[in-house]
Amino acid sequence: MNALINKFKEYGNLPYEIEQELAKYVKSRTKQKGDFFIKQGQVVSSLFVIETGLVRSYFIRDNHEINAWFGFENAILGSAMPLFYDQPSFENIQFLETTTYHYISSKDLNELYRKFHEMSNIGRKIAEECCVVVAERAMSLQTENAEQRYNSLQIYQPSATQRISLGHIASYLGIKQETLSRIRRK
Amino acid sequence: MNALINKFKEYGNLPYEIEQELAKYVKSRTKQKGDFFIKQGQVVSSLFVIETGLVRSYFIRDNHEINAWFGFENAILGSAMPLFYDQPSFENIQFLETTTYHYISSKDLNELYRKFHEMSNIGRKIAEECCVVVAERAMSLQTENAEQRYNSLQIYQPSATQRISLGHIASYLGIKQETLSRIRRK
DNA sequence: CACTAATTTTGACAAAAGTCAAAATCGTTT
DNA sequence: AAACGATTTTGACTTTTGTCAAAATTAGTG
Repeated sequence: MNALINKFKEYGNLPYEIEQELAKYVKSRTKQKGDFFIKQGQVVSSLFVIETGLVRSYFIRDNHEINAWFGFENAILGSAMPLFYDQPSFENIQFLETTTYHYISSKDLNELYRKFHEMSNIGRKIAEECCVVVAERAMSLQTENAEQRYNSLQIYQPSATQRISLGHIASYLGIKQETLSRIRRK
Repeated sequence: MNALINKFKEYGNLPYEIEQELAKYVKSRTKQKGDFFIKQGQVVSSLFVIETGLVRSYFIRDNHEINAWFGFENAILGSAMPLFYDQPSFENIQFLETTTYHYISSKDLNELYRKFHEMSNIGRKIAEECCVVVAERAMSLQTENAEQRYNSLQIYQPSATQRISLGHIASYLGIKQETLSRIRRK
């Protein structure tokens, strides 16, 4: 079964009829390391689920790339939330490994939200969960020092430190790569 | 009209019949400075809108109070998101000024989400907007230094620096109050 | 295997933010 | 106006993190 549809089912009841309807709009792709899911300035937003692979979201600030989040297998991820804004994306989403994923455009998704009450409920729960995840990240950045944030990352996303380069992780933690290198040395 | 219902209407179409139904569950209160909307450990979550007044959300870490956010007039605010979790709150929500607000319990709200497709859509949009707001806060904490964060606060919540004590603002910015005092001196 | 490019580490130093204690200021209440 | 408590500011010093340049390591490619 499709990983995106499975993911949706985790959030609420999805009658077979609606699942079939959803399936019509879900597309799948495999992309190579370095390819982009979305580039800054584009006006396509989507929800996607990774089957295998790894992705990062980053934005540019003062001519530097800043990593906003990493996406692993089975995570439900979005570009340019809230999906209905339809404004040019300020973020870039790039694959760090060869990645197979399933996605649905926000246009189609909003259509399904409009048509099916169950879909709207699922969309709400996904967004509510997103709030919690992002709020925890903000809390970590607000209250923890560099070393504590790195330790938290190792606990909550242990594969991150294996699969992602030191520079990318440092950027995500809001520190310089030299600092992260020194934290690791300990 | 009720500030909470008005707020809901900003997010989507709300037929009169459903508005009437919603109105049955919305309660209003006025509380004094220092009172609590919710205390850590309680299992009541709600959505609320402030008519007049000011509120802060904080949690405890290493025996210190850490401010997570401030709520001003007309903002839509939630305790213990996602509302349906029904787990004990880890946050405290306390009024910093005499505050009049309107609220609905997550129990009642979820009932309305279940009953009315329009309500579910509005709830989803509220949660999606929440994601964006929290993500911007995380970005600020990740990329800006103390002085830049303080300047951002002055731009996006100008009344905060007027109405909230230095110690509370420092905690929200993730710095010590001595540091904020020195930033202000400049 | 050798060469190149990218990534990581190291060192010396600078800047930012924290710590602790004390003094100054502000707001309220008598 | 005096006195009290809470809040804010200041000073001296420490710790954390950043900066810059160079060296070391690793990964990929012919």
